[in-house]
Amino acid sequence: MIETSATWLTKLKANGYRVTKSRQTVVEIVANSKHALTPLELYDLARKKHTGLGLVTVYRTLEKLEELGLVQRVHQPQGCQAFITAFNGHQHMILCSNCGKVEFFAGDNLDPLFLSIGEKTGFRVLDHWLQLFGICAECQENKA
Amino acid sequence: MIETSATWLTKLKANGYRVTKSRQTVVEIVANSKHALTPLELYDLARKKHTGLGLVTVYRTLEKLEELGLVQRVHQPQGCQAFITAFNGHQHMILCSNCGKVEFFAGDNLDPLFLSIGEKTGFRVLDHWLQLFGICAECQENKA
DNA sequence: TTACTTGCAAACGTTTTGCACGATT
DNA sequence: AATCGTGCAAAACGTTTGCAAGTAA
Repeated sequence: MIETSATWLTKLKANGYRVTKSRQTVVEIVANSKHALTPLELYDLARKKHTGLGLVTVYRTLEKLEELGLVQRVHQPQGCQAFITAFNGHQHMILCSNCGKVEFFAGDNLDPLFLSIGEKTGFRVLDHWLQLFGICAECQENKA
Repeated sequence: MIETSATWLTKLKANGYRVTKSRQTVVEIVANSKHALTPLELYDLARKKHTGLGLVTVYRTLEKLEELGLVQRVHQPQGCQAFITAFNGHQHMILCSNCGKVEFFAGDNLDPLFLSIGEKTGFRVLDHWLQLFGICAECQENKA
């Protein structure tokens, strides 16, 4: 998905950020990853393409991408440091516990549920997180 | 809820752990809190009752309580270090974005949804997290 | 009495900051 | 040319570990 990378770089530029080799490398990797990546994992991958890259730059680039809504943090039992492409609109995630692959799915009609919970608890519901964990099709095959 | 504290202490003892003043203090505070507490917050609260307590002991006690399924970690946008009483069976959480209060609610019947997601994505769904965020009844009133 | 638990200090891994140099616009 | 971005080193932060002394059983 070279297209996504390009879009991200355009957005960075549009928001007054400069397009540098470091940022290009980081963007290219995150934008094309189907797995959530920690800053360190991203750093290791990125250094294969741009040896001089510093870990600090990875952190600072992720900060900007998050600010622009291009990446989001993924919460998992093992930890919450990993980032993945943010999807537009409200989407929910399903994560493979074996290989770490992340897919998004639309929320179907959960609104009635939230309404009823709101009534039961007295809360005014503003947001929600729904995440599923399981084994992806590929990993199911490979284990058989 | 003195009852909960006592139950927890009993469970600790039943699992070969000793009941000490430090553990009693930590247990009493977590078991009675309606808010998720970070180790540091818990430490500060606990030291009001037991001055000599060390932060390390808070960490180690939380570790044991988590192992025994008495507390669970709470994931929030601001961070994922806070702990709260774990409920039996699978429950979902609703959190007040204003005061941090946490309530649990039963999952209604979400299984059909998970089944349909499983079919669409090819995943074998094993677990799920559902969390709602909003403003609790009390905070709604206080803002009016 | 024995083994577990404690708190301190130190170590650790991750994330952030200060700074002079380098690169983008 | 001006400003923004970089990488290094050091600092800061939360968490874990080693250990000798203290305490529960």
